Amino acid sequence: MAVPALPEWDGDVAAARALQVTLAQQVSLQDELPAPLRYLAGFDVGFEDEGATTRAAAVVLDADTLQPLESQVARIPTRMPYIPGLLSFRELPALLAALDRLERQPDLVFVDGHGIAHPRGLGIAAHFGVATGLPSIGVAKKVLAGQHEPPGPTPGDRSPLRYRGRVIGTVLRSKARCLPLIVSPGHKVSMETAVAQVLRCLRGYRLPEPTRLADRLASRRDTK
DNA sequence: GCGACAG
DNA sequence: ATCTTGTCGC
Repeated sequence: MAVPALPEWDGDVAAARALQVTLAQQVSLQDELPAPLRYLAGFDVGFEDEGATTRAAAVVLDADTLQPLESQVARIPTRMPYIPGLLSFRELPALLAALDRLERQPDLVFVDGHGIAHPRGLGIAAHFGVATGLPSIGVAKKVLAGQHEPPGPTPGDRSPLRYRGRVIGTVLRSKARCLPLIVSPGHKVSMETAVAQVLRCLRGYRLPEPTRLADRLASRRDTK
């Protein structure tokens, strides 16, 4: 039987970039978090079938104990290739599918990737926030845009990430002798709150619990 | 024109 | 991201 043609990406890089500029204007860097934070969530993506399938993982944790309460995995056919700067167009659909499967709606979301620390201010965490209206924070392992001085060696030490004269992120040492993380606001969160929340979620590992747990679910070669 | 470039 | 075992260092 014929395989139904999958809706694919039109390859219009310029149009995608233009859309990012528009969406970036909708990003809010003002704190708009719910009164008592109850549920935190971590999101990450992995691939199967040599990249043909995109697998997104979502984990909801108790905001106070950081204990995982629920987790979901969503799989969808991969639509477009990885293009630096356009990551969200490739991975966001899967992340939204995983979000739909959650029973509890998170109060604050942590996404593996950048928030506003992006050439056009719309990394995947920011795009996720604007698309869902949920407060979000980006936690990346490498710099995409901007420059910075190396942060001190002690956990908690930080250094501003600057791009075109603006501070777009915070290079944070989350664990001794480990490469620092790049933290940036996604949506409805300030730079200060983004860093404070990541610090509050550290439990001895380089990655904060929400992202660490989602990471584990998204890239396990044996998730069935 | 040359290099950089999240996951 | 992904292909992959052992190995160096704290």
